[in-house]
Amino acid sequence: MERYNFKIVEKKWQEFWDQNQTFKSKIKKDKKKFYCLEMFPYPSGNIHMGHVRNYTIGDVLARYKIMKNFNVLHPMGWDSFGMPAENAAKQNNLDPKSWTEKNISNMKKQLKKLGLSIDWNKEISTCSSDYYKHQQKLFLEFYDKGLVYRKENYVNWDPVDQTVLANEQVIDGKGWRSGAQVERKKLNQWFFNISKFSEDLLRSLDNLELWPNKVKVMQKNWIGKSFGCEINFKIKDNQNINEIKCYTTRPDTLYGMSFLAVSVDHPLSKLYENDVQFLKFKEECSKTGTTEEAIAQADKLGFKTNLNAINPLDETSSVPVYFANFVLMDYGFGAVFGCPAHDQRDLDFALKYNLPVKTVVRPIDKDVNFKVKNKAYTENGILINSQKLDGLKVPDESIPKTIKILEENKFGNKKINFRLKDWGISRQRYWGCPIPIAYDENNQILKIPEKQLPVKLPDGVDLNVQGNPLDHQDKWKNIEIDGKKCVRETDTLDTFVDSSWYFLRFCSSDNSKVPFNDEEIKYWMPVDQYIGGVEHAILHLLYSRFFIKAISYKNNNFNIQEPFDGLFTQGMVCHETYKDQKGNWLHPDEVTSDDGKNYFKKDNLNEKVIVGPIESMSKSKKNTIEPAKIIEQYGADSVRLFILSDSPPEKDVQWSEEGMIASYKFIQKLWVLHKKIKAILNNEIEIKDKKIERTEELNKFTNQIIHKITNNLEKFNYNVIVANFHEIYNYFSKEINNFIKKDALRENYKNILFLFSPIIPHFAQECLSELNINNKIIWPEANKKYLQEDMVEVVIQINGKKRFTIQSNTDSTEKEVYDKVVKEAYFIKNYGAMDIKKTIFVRNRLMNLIIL
RNA sequence: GCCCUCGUGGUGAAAUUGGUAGACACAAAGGACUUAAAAUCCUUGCCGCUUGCGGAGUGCCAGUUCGAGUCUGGCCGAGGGCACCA
Repeated sequence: MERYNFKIVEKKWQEFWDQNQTFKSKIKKDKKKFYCLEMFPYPSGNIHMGHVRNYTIGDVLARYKIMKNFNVLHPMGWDSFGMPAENAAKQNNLDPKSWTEKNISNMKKQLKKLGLSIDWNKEISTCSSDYYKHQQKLFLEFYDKGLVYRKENYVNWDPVDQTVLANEQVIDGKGWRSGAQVERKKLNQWFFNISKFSEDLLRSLDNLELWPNKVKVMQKNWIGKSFGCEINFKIKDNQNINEIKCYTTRPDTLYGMSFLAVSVDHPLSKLYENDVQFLKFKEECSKTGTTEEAIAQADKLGFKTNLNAINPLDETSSVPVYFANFVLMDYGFGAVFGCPAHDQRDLDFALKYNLPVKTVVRPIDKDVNFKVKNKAYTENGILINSQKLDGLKVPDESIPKTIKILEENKFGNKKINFRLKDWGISRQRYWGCPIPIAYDENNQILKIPEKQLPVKLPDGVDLNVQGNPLDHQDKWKNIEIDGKKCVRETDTLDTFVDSSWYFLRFCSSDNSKVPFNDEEIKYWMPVDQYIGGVEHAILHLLYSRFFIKAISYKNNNFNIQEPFDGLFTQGMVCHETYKDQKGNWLHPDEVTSDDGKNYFKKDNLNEKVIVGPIESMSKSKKNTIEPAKIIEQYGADSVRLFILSDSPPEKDVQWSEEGMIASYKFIQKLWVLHKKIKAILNNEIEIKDKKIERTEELNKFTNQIIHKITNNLEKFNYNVIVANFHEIYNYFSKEINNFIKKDALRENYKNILFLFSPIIPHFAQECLSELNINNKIIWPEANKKYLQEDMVEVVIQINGKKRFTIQSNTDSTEKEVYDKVVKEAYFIKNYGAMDIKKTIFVRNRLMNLIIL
């Protein structure tokens, strides 16, 4: 028998879909729409297994929805601006544009081989001026609405390369290329006013019912809404400074205050800018790192000033003022009061500098002599040692009451604070979207006028220069606006800006005049299902949400609340790691094993290979498998089947060669089965040992499996669907000789092939065409008649333990089951003489008999 | 340090959401076919005794319940997030 030749079949159907424009999308008002979107890839050169997984998951869904008669939009594009292109270009002395374009064409070819149901007419690339010209318009629109501004901000500055570094480019405080000690430097940067929408972004998370809770929690924490108050602390006897403003969520612990701490970047630091000791301290602080984790773990350091702050609730007492490394300037007011007994950081600090620890909250079950020693008490309780506040319940009574007192005495105000900071969008790099701004001779900001748009990136730029290459493009930089000499902004936009609205662009990708057309947006948006890696849980998703809010702001034509109705975050693809005896990473192709336990180097069979942990595939660990090769070897359907089979899509999956081969073999087995069914249907073979007519059972099996697979599709249980496919194979190959009525076999098998279609589309389509079933493939609906069995197995428990099962008519009553049970030989033998105290009956499921 | 998630056979995992734990596969062992191998198919799967049956059993310890992988509390372990890499 001929083997299944995936190479011919897959090519054939891919060409067929292409030529027939099978997946071309257009607005059809009479049909329900479904916008299925996977996160678009960065064109790094080749697709990797993560892409295969991501796009297979999306494709299964898109194909299913097409079969369910939805009007599906399933587009693809390229997130093609960014640092890797610039780095690759620098290293190999070529230009980012051609590097990127070459990668795109290569990856597009590879993606097409997966047989995805993508409408390639919608393809976009963010580095094309056809795309970013619209982005510049959006930027100016935001600017007009007051959502864009410029301010000074700290950056990681590499003094040797004269360039700004991303956090990941800073390794142990040094630049990744130059190795120079990185400095903190203040630079004028552009910002999107995302914090204006903090409340909105937080509140509308609650409406995103089809988002994983994990992602919503991360976003909630990121936005970080806190309820507290601002407090003005008077400074004792000082002519330079009268007061310091602090933000706190725990004003009720004021009586426990023993110091006041401010950030080294606080305006107060101006008073100490000539103090050598202070400058040394500031230098020390800059080494701590600014992440929350670093601050929480770091040693608490302080620099004592000669200032003293007065406690507003008790003006007879005052506490010393410190500069401290754990206070950040960009949160609150860059100043906090320290209450060591009830905040761990403050306690660490107080113990180090011998400051008093005054307990002001006691647990409910402890008395007023409760004292905090080495562990701060941050739970609920009762206020103590707080004069008139004593006895208040913490926090429900204590906080509002304290705020009220502070407000009445004009020492402070209730205040809601957000952790969310504005989004810095300036990047001092070449390969990004130019910011459509210029500065006149007085350094005044000018928008690039409409007729001078778009601002295109200059070609042929020398990247091997210090700092931002665009700074060196004098011809490009110096322009005239309305006859005035101006200089262009040379910063380009963060690539997160590019990906914050591409899903809108897909709706109108052929419209060169506007970024998107209201009518098309109205029809297609929001994205019904967005699929991608959980690594984008915060930034990309939050920024995209912000864009929707910002576009809607002061715009009545745009009425969308959220960009992504449903979100699915898939897990990573992992593989074992290998190292040689010297500790160098080895690629799976470089190692071999006979028993799957002991591995050796292929080029030196005497050298044992050290098998490391299973980790997500990465180039640096060399544990990658090239999808292009694997598809060439086993075919797209096999790869799609495997990548879905082993783990639920939201969890990490381990790549295994055995698993891949098993999927390949399974498709071959399905083909053998298919050939047999085809021969039966065409009367080409005579069934020898006809046994029992099983048509009703076949109908029942098919309809039940339709029901199961449909449910599993709806719930993203794609790994279970693969198991269901195996059930189908096992059932058919066992019973095939008993299906005597050919019409019924044909009808059931047709439906089975439809079920295969979203996951192994080439195979399914080939089989259908072999049976001359060329009409539209539609998702089969299970006939309810077959979903219920006539007989069910009922579990009989004695004292909660399973003892035996009985067959019973579906929906039998408790009495019917009971009567059957007491007639069972097993029951009579073992329990017949005992008293039944109680029976618990669950219809069609079990009966539990309680015997004492 | 703070927040979140997850712990089921040798392995990846199922389990109608409180009702037969281990579907479906991978690996392994034994067997069948074969001169032999490959391929294919069948059986086994933790502990006891002879088929059959019984027992333990979903990280650990308690609890709720007729009944817990599923719910509650505590502990142990693993992973992820905590500001400009996409």
